[in-house]
Amino acid sequence: MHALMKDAGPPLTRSVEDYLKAIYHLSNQGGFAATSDIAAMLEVAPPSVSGMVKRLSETGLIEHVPYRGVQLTAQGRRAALRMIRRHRILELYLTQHLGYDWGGVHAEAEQLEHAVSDDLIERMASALGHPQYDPHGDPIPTAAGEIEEAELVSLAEAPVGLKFELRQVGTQDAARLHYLAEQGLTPGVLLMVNERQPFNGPTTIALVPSGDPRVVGRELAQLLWCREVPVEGYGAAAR
Amino acid sequence: MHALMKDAGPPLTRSVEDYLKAIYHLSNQGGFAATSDIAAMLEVAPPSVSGMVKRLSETGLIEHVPYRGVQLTAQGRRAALRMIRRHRILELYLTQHLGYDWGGVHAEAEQLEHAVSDDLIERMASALGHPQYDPHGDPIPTAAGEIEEAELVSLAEAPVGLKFELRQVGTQDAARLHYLAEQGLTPGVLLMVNERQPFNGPTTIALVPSGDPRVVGRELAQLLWCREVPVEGYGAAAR
DNA sequence: TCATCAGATTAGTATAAACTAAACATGTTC
DNA sequence: GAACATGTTTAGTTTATACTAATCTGATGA
Repeated sequence: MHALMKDAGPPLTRSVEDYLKAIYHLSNQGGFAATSDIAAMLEVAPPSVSGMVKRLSETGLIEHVPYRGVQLTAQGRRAALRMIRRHRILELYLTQHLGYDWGGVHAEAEQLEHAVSDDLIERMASALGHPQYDPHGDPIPTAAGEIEEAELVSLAEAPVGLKFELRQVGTQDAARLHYLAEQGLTPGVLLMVNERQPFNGPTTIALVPSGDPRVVGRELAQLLWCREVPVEGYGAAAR
Repeated sequence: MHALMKDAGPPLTRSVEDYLKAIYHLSNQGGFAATSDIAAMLEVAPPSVSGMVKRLSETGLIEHVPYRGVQLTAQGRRAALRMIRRHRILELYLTQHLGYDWGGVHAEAEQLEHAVSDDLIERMASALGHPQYDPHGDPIPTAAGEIEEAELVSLAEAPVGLKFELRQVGTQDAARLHYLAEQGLTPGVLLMVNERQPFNGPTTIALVPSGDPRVVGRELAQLLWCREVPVEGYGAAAR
């Protein structure tokens, strides 16, 4: 419950932590994260990113190929996963113990993730029963820095006739999150894919077990990442 | 249940919040806070304080009399009390809901007080049943910025048999201050009043938790301003 | 092949906050 | 009342992080 993550060097600043997290998210499938994408995600100007990238690669947290992009080193990835663990545990704790709703947690966790101690995070994890998934269904990295990489299909491509569990929602946009929550489309929900109209048309699904139908347009369907579950199998919504 | 505290202007930085809190504590009895005391409390060099003082008085948060010290304006006091409310609610929440002990809470709250939203603080206050006192027995300011001013009693009048925290020493005289420090009678210390001899005689006390006895003559006892604390209380932690 | 353009980088500036070294006030001591 | 000690302020520098404006690169299309 402690000391599993070894760091040398000075503690990272708030900005550095944000950059590493952004780079992690942007280079998720092993590729490079582009300067302009980092700038957009952090809402700063591209030259600010160039400057930070220079310092981070001097520190050994990222590798930079000029005009190509950046990648995390092992050390940078470790630091990024630590922040993601903090963020997700905070979101879960605020949701479960302090009555936050789905839309509001993100901003609060975004601030707190830089301020809480490792000790506090582990206390929260304990109070939550050492959870594996956050309220959005995203996996929580372990204190040792491991994360479950799930293979997920977006609802826009999920084959008709199969049963899925909704695992992740690929946006932080409050309006979309609220709408999806209203529709009952929150992580953990089970659904059958009943029909998909051609030419990028909407997907028609039925919630399980209620059978309530929903029609989801392509834009939203692409945000809903699902995992197939065996049809007779009982839906294991670990939470 | 919110929006009771109206602010204009840009949000305060972390440092500014720390300075205001320090000035509040140092000028508690309505006087001035000295540059060097602020520097000592925040562990920065005196010139850093001079620089910050200049900016804060330009912003209207404090008033500065050169070579004398600073005082909070109404606006500065409001901001300081907001931080103190946050700090004390956090300490109480961490203690009651996450198993923190006395030693650990302060540092954690010191970080978090700058990062939590007003919303989160009010949720914690709610979860705690809108408490009036923090784990040290200090009063928690209301969201509207009111605080119960603990009335201090001089040790010369403190009732025998009760427990007190030494809060202020009412002299600048170096010889007296030095003697008191030698005796371990510095602000923050806890003590039991054991006996008082008649005809303006000395007061006999015991330091808590060591139990070391001290006999304090009337002249000095009149300089030692104390606040009563509940007897079952925990150990001492100065703030 | 080369002109063009989007995106990336460099150059130079600003702000918050700290520091050290040096100059300046105030109050105490002889 | 002059000299000194103590504490305060000014001056000048540093670091982190952002910005705008200007320049450079690499890929694309005529």
